Amino acid sequence: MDIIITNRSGQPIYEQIFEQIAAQIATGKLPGGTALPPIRTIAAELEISVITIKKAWEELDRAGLIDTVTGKGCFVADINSKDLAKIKEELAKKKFEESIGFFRSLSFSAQELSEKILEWYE
Amino acid sequence: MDIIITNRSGQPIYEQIFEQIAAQIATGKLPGGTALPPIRTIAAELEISVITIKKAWEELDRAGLIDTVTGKGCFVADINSKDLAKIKEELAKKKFEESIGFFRSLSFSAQELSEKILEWYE
Amino acid sequence: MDIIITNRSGQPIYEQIFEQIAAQIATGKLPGGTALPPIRTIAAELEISVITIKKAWEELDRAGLIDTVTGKGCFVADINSKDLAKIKEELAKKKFEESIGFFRSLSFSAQELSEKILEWYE
Amino acid sequence: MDIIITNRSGQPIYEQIFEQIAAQIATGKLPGGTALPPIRTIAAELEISVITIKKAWEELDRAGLIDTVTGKGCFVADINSKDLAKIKEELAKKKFEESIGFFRSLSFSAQELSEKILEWYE
DNA sequence: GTGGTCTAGACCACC
DNA sequence: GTGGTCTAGACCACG
Repeated sequence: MDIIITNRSGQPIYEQIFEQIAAQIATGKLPGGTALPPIRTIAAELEISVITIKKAWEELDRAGLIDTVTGKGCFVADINSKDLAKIKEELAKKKFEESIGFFRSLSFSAQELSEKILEWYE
Repeated sequence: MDIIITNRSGQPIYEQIFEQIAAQIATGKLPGGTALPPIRTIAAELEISVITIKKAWEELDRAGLIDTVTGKGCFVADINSKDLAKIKEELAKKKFEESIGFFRSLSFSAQELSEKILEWYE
Repeated sequence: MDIIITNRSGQPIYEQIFEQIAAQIATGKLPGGTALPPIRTIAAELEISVITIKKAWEELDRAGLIDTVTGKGCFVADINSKDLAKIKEELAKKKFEESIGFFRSLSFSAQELSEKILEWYE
Repeated sequence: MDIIITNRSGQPIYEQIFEQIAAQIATGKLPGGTALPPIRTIAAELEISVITIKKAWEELDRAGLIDTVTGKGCFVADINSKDLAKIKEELAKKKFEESIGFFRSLSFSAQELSEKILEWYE
């Protein structure tokens, strides 16, 4: 399942899981239709509570990235590659918007910020 | 004092205050030496707890942006304009790094991300 | 058999099947006496568990819409067209009553709700 | 707080709570800015788990009906009366759409359904 | 076997 | 004091 949890970041565990699975789906690493392991299995593997996984799964479901079927399990949603690209962009945009206000109040121009990020990201 | 607090974002109030004051100092809007109003005054104006302001002030102090003089109040630190530019960049970089992991896991290239941000920021 | 199952709705599979077959009977699409295919056949076609079909069949039986003949299979009940109309109405009414409490607590008047539904349904 | 919980309906408790509070906000019974009692207090009063209330509150927050401020409490969102009417309609529409598929498969015409509902609702 | 809901109780960050 | 997160464990409905 390729999930790595860190306790240092201060970021809630369920959010870390959401982001990692969302990224794997959005980049096509987890193709549509894939059955995810039972939440209890994952919880045991990661040594965390079932509820924490569940919360992450709920967000994935709400985002339309997985389908939850009671009694059967959870499956990666079938999304065509065009929509997948859109979702990837949406996820990134949403994340970026968490910081956008601060950048604006620091009076960054779009050009300036874009260049700085090119530099920082590498 | 030009501080706007919102309850919608989920961001802690002290952090909202920190970011706004930090930005005003980093962009030169609040020049070095400026005396900040007493925390009680601000607390009353914004209708929030004194503790909250204090926490924001502590962070500003720790970041070297203000100097706290016991018994006299708090003053914007004297920083030459070159260092000010550096501080502005540091603040932005630190903020950006909160999201960097997610962008990487979404497999954005530096170029791609930079372009998208140019678009989103406008 | 004209059954379409979706994993998106969150509605139990057996309920989806019940509603679709019930509707086909109530509207006359499946006339009285029609033999329903063996549950194993349907289960295979829809790629779901036999138990699930069985549960749907039980509910149809309980609603008086089909007759189960041990060893022979299941048959659409013989209902005259007047009773059929009544059943159709009963099914709809029962479904509507699941939401009625919420509409009332939202203070909808009968007239208002009726008009809105005319609009939403189209 | 005017919340009534029933264990008969099969509807999850958190959903019952959500609908009741949402209705009170949408109809103006709980005006914007109202501070809701602490979730632990409500939980104690209703003799249910804090988490159950929390889940309801999360949905209210997501629906934009309340603002949650960590450390301060939860407040009814400030919504002008025009938007309030829109929200009321949206909530009802969403609820109605849970049944719409079944009505369609029963071949109800819009006119017919609308009339029946007028009758059933009274 | 699966997920869905609920409980009781803990610890933390924020105000 | 508030809400936010997480735990461990129970019971139920669905397949």
